[in-house]
Amino acid sequence: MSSHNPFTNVTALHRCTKVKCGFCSGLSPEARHELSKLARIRSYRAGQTIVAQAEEVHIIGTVLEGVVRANKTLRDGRHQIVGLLLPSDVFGRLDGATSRVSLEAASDANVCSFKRQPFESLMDRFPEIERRMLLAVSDQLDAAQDWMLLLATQSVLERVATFLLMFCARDAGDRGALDIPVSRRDMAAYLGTTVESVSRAMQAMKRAGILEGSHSRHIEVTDFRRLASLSQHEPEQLGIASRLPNIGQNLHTSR
Amino acid sequence: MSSHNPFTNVTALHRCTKVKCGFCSGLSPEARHELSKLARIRSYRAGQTIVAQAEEVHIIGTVLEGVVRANKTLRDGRHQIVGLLLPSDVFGRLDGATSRVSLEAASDANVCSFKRQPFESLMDRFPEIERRMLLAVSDQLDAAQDWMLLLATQSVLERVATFLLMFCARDAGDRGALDIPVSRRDMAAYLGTTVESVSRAMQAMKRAGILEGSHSRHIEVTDFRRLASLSQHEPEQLGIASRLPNIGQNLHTSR
DNA sequence: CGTTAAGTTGAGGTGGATCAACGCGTGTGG
DNA sequence: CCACACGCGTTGATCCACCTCAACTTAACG
Repeated sequence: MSSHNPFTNVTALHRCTKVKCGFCSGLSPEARHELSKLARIRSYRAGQTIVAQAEEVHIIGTVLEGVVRANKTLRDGRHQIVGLLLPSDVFGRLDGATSRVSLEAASDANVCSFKRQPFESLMDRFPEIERRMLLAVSDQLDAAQDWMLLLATQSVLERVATFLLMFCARDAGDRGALDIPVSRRDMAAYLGTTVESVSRAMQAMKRAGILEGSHSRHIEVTDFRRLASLSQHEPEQLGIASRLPNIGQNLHTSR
Repeated sequence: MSSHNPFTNVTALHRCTKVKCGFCSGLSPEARHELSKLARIRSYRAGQTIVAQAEEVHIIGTVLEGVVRANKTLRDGRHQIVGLLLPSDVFGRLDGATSRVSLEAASDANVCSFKRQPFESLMDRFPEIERRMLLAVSDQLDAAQDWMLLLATQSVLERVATFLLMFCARDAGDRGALDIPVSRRDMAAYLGTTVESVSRAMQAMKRAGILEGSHSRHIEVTDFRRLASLSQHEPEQLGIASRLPNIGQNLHTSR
């Protein structure tokens, strides 16, 4: 969106004026003001790398628009998406260590970023900023552990259901309309499976009357209950408690 | 160890005088002194629950001796160990939220614990304590993401190799002697597989001349290189960089 | 020495990876 | 404008790593 230089990652570089971004919301005016002096908005096109694995981390940031994937790669090339960062999610390592994931734009994305060192000294001056980081990282740890459970114990069908449920709760439209913000490839990499298996799972859910939709990126959830009962996760445990109250007690299925 | 009351979790309850525990090492004398006033040592027997899943968290703590497992359970009973906490590791949630894992002693264990609220106000007074928590949680996030990669992409043989490698690096004796601190059951639950598969993998490594040892909990690693090359993980990425300095450049294998 | 839990070994079934083919939308260049 | 290539998603057929169930061995303990 808007013109950009194809030879760099960065298509725009200017002050962040957003108040609602991941860090800034809820901070004191002073802290926000100081942060805004450090903030730079950067735009990445789908596929571009924001921070490479094993590279020293020099920025801390938060996603404004789009989806950023946190990817890990094994020596032999096998890889796994260990986190999908959506708007308001934060990323970055705090000590000067090397990044243990590579951060890549899964779609065109805008991020608000801070240079690490000035950011860290700002954390020293404003403990509220450090507290926000601590809570953000704690939430990511929870999410990662939820995902470990999913990867280790659930079938592909259940994993896909859980994935859809997450996004449903986050930003499904009134009539269950849902835009899946990532490709099948990324879905598969996040769910620890293959594109073929994801495809089969989605078709199975359509046949079962849980989903509708012909376009691969856009679906409609027609039977929320059954989707939730397939997932087997406690809704609150998926960070989706905010929407659709009381879908917790509906779901009793034997394996 | 020592007498205990079978009707409570707690077999000993007294001041923590250790300076080398997870939190205390490296802190300023003032912070250490204030912390020690809050600290209580509790002893748990293997199998006892320290914090239950979905229970409100009222303690923050650090492991002094033994192994604590962080367990997650699905509605239908399937479960997964999402973290093994060894001495110096910390646990606990910072805001007053409910715990999303259950913490259980995997062996007889001693932990040093703090009540959450006084601990949090201590964090406010001593930012260095909050910084330690932030780094601790960040490290746990890294570990969880490593494990996601392992669970999603690696074979059982590779997972077992990685598991052994972690403990090798942490506390293997001179001649590769290694005491596995958890049961096969816990190993399997941590590795996202079954006891049978773990057993077969270990026997296969013995047959291949990588391991020796007749007692199930005690083995000797006779071919470190091959174990490391089986693992496929970067040694630094396993939190095992501290020990056994240069085992990094040895491992080049094709899949 | 009986009992029970932990670990190992064997035999069989299966969920999902793999390999391959095909449809579809999009971009590119002649 | 068509021809072609290319990426993406879907579908089908095959195969294998691992789960499951079951039997057996070993260790631990009263």
